[in-house]
Amino acid sequence: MLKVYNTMTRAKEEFHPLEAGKVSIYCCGVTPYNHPHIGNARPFVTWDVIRRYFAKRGYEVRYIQNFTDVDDKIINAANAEGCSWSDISGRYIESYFRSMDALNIRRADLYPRVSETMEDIIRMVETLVEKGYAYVLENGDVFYRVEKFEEYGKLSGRKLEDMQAGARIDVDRRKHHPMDFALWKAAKPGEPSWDSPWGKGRPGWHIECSAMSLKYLGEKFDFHGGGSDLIFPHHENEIAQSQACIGDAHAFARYWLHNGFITIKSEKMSKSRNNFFTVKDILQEFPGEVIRFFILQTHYRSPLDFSDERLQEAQTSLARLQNTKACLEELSAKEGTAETAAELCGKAETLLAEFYEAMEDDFNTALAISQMFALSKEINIYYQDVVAGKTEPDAKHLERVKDIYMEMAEVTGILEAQDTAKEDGLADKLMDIIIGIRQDARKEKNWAVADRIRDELKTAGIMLEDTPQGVRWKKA
RNA sequence: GGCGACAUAGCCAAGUGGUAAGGCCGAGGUCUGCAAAACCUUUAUCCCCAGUUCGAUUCUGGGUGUCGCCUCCA
Repeated sequence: MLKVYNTMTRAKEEFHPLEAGKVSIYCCGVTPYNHPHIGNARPFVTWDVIRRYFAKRGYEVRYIQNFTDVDDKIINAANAEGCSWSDISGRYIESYFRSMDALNIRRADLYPRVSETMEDIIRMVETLVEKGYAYVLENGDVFYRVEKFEEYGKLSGRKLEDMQAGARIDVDRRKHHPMDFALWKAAKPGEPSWDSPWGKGRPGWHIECSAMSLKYLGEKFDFHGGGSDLIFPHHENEIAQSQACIGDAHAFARYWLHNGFITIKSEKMSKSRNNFFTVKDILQEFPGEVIRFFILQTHYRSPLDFSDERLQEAQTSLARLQNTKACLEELSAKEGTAETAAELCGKAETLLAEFYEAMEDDFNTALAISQMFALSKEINIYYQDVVAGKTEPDAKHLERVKDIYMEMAEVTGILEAQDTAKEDGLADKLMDIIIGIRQDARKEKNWAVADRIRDELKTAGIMLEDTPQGVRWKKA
């Protein structure tokens, strides 16, 4: 029985899907105004494993993740560069996908964008105004009236009175309550805007996620997730908006899961603190798989301190699991009908059960991975015996052992990229050598050699191009 | 100020009311032409104090420390 820690109740709860055999997930995505840093990546790695777990357990998974592509920071970046907001969001959405692909994160079923959900957002704001949960100011700003929503604060566990006491001094005087928040912002000069019943403007931050999750997952769905910095105000406000709009205090997400932060020297990594490392940059030094493994070695709710040493360590650890995978592949090539691996197979079955037990305890990937190490050791021992000729191979049982090991790898997503990464890494190195030799030849105007290298690579299926930026190559 | 989380070996990190998984590093060993990998052996009384209990690292209270949210933030 799967148990998950629900931020709403502050307790581990048994998970019962809304609809048998199906699970629906909404995970807050990014605001694409910069390359994603590793802290941004944590929730996506976490949810990727969660959905892999559900898929492996036979659930039909629907996973939605948004892009907040209309936002102050994007507009500022566009103004600074003298381009349009969509140039900025387009560029960083592409960068986002490149980074996430490198981390072996499966694509969501849908990536709705604010700019493409405008009608639904406006309709939702209208409903909130009609129901008295929002008020319109003269200039066309629309605010949510937090006092009207009695349960405001139920997710983050704070009272409106406490928040009022702690509110900052420079509160917008036009608001009825300091905690009232913008649903719609009237257009300012030089900003992108959309037509609405309140004039030209754009949505506030929180309303988009309410509109998109309701549009694509319905009035009730299973999971809503994101970093724990989203609990307040973002998710609190989403609840206020959605439940008020639907008119049902039990509508919207049923389980709220929040991941801990990635820290640098124990302090939260964030763009505003300027202490972040982008996935893109880390990939220069470490394969995506190592980054992924590094993240999954710690339970998703715990803080996770980032450093080069930690990553180095993760790489060494992961190499152990990779080595076992290679051993399994070598063993697979051997034929044999002796029943020598029956015991190993039995252990593997037990470890697989324990692996899932760990996953079912609020997705304890740290513990689940330790079962992989346990299995890895058993396999290594058997492998040595076979290689040393002490044991006859046992193809039948080994097939099952390999399946079990790779099933664990599939759920955690950590050994899947190995082959291509290894090949590409080797190819990269070889190509660097070959290109280096060819460049030397070109310097000496030894065109015969240079052309021969290019032609023979072409025959081998590799296209080589000389560009002003340097030499480029790709597989044909 | 309000609310909350965490504190386990040299480092990282699971976990349980009945004396602590796993990984990295270190030491010794097996194997090996060398090296690497792998395997074996070895490394902790769980921040402090008080309480509950036959028994607490695990529960309760207090303290100390670190961090987070309350403003954009994964």
